[in-house]
Order: sequence, then C-alpha cells, then structure tokens
Amino acid sequence: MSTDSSHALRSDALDNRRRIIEAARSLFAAEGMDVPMRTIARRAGVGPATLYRRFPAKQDLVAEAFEEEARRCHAIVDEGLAEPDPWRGFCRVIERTCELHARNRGFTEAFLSTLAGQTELMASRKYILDSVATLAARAKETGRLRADFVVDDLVLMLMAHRGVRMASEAAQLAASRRFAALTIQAFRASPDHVE
Amino acid sequence: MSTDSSHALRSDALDNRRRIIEAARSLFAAEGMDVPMRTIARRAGVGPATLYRRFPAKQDLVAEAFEEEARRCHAIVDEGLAEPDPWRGFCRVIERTCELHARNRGFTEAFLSTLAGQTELMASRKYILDSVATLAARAKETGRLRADFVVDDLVLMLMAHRGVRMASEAAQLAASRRFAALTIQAFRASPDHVE
DNA sequence: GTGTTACCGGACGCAGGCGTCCACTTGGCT
DNA sequence: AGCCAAGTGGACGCCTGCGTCCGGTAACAC
Repeated sequence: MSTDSSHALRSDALDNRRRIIEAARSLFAAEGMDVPMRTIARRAGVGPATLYRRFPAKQDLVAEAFEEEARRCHAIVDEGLAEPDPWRGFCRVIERTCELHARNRGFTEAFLSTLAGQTELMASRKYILDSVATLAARAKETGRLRADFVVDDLVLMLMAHRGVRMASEAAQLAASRRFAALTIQAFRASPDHVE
Repeated sequence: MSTDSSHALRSDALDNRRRIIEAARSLFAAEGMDVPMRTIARRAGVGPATLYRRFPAKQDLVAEAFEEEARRCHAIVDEGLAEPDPWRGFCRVIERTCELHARNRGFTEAFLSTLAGQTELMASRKYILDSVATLAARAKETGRLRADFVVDDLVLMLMAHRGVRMASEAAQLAASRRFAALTIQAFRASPDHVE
C-alpha cells in the first residue's frame, strides 16, 4: 500500500521482501519486538544488508508486519459495536483482544508503544480506542458497565495483560482468558454497596 | 545474618559491601533486575572485580538487596490477617502489595521469578501465598470474596501488575492504585446475576 | 614502624548486537 | 546473446555487557 515509491522492485527483491516480512511476523509474535534484526534476516534466509536496505528502521518493518493484526483489531471492535447488546459487545471486545494479544506478544508492545513515526499504528490505535469509547458509552446506558469507566482503564488493563507471560502457549492462553474474565468483572457495575 | 562464613571482612571491605548493597537496592528498585553489574559497581564507587568477588552471582546480590522488601511483604499479609474484617484485610493486602511493587520494580521481578537457588525468597513467597490463602478462605466465608477465587488469581494479577509501567513515579503510583482498585472489584463476589 | 596479606580496581579478552561498505551475482531489457 | 544497473550477503568496525587476572595499596597485627 505504501511501496509504490519510485520504481517497483525486481522480482527476486520482491520475493526477499515478502520472506522478510513473514519472518518478522512470526518472530515478533513469538518473541516480542526485541528480536535482533540479524535473527529476522537469518530466518528469512537473507543477509543483514538486504534487511536494512529494505527496512532502514525497525519501525518500518513493524508497521508492515502488524498490518493484518491491526485489521483484525478493527474487525473486533466493529463486531463489538455491531452486537445488539452493548455490554455483551464490550465483553467480547475484551475477550477477543486479550486472545489476540496473547497469541502475538509483539503486537501488544507495538500497540502500546507511544513511539513517534508509527503513524499507521497510531491511527489504528486512535480508531480502536474511540470505538471502544462509543461502545462503552452505550454499555453504561444499560447500567451494566460501571459509570466511572474510562478508556484509559482499558489501556491500563492491556498494559497489565502484557505482564502475564507463561511458558507454554497453552498456559498463556488459559491465563489470558482468566485475566480477561477478571477484567470484565472489574468493569462490571457493582450494585451500589460501598467498599 | 548469613555473612559469618569463615573470617569476618576487613573494615574497608565491609564498607564496600554495604555500599554495593545500597547501590543495588536503589538501582533494582528504579530500573528492575536487569541493570548491568557494572552499573551497580560504578554507583557503589567500586571496581567490577570487587562486586564479583563479593557476589559471584547476581542472585546473591538480589537475595541480600530484597531482604527488607520481603520483610515488609510479610508485615503486609500479617496485618491483613490481623484485621478483624477478613475482606477488608484482603483488600488492604492487595492495595499495599501493589504499592510496594509499584515503588520497587525489581522486587516484583524477583518475587515472581521461579529461578532456582533463591531459597530465601522462595520461602518468603510460600509463606506469603499461604497466608493469603488463609485470609481468602476467611473472606469467602463472609460472602464478599468470590467463591471461585484461587491464590493463583492473585499471582496472575501480580504478574499483570508488573506490566503497568509509567514514565514518572507519580503516574506509576496512580496507575498502580487504579489497578489495585480494579483488581479488588474483580475479586468481589458478584451478586448472583449471570454473564 | 613495619611486614604481611586481604583487598582493591583498571585492564583484558570474549560474545553478540548494531549499521555500513563493497566485490560479486543476476534479473530483465534490447 | 549480451549488457548493466538493481540487488545481494559476507566481512568490517563499533559499542556494550560479561567474568577474570594481576600489579598495586592499605588495613590490621605485632
């Protein structure tokens, strides 16, 4: 979508580019954003120079690698908004977002990082958070979402979610699900009674 | 308490040792456990060799540095147990633990790490978790703590809490407090109604 | 005061990540 | 078939963190 700058790559270069993105995608998902550039290059079967020539900053690679995840994130909130019961939609968003982030360590980091230059992801982030705000407003009207909920609470919980990291993927998913369930509990309106 | 091995240090060595622990303590608290040994040595005004001679493994340094935090953690759960209202005690434990961990990044990592050889901290951890289990059992009896709570939920939330990391210490404390409040909400027994 | 020895810290070599340069290869046009 | 610019990856130099060695210093006993 942004690679029409100048003059179209040669076929072999284009192939390498694809392999690089693929490698980056799987490594970011499994290990997080701090995998060495070298490792990505090796996995892609490519020299370091090629990687750096195509993606001078790691940022560029990140933006490209998480395009699909961003799309999926959009889909999640859109479906949440489409749900007839806003509270149920809200819950679904939390559950599915947690699962997405559980399966992709790197995406969480990228999504939460406030680093400049990530215009694409930042725009995505804004859209998603705005949508959640809308959904939350509706959910509050039903009285099921606590009135003092703010979008920052969700960000807070996403930050927190990144802290739960288990050894096996199975354990990771289970823990994430439990976390999502607890988070939903935390956001549910408590029927008056104080402390 | 464990430094009577063999023959008592010379006065200057003992002084260095103290400075090293002090440096490690403040650096661990501020930066987490991954501060380079070199940095600790520099802060303590000591050469790397001295640091390595006194604490061959970083583990040894960690154990010593967090002795006080461990004690404070004990105090927190003990006071929680002493509270007449178990649910209130339980809440206090969560609040104060979150604050302790918010002020000391390294301690969280040390407490949660399952690394072997950390017998001292592991014992502490066991004591604390057992105490929480007792407190939780009492709190459940009052019907205020949800019946399906397990100690692992608290560990999960502590892991999660480590994910919330803000730039300034003030923001960090505020976020931690909010997180603690939401966690307590999550653990509160929900009055029947499903989903 | 003096000797001994515990103790010190600068300097060393190793490992791994970084970004770049350049001699060679190869796709694609004619 | 042949040319040549686009493209490649190995090799280089830099930096940072690691753990250890060793010539020098000063604490403590006498």
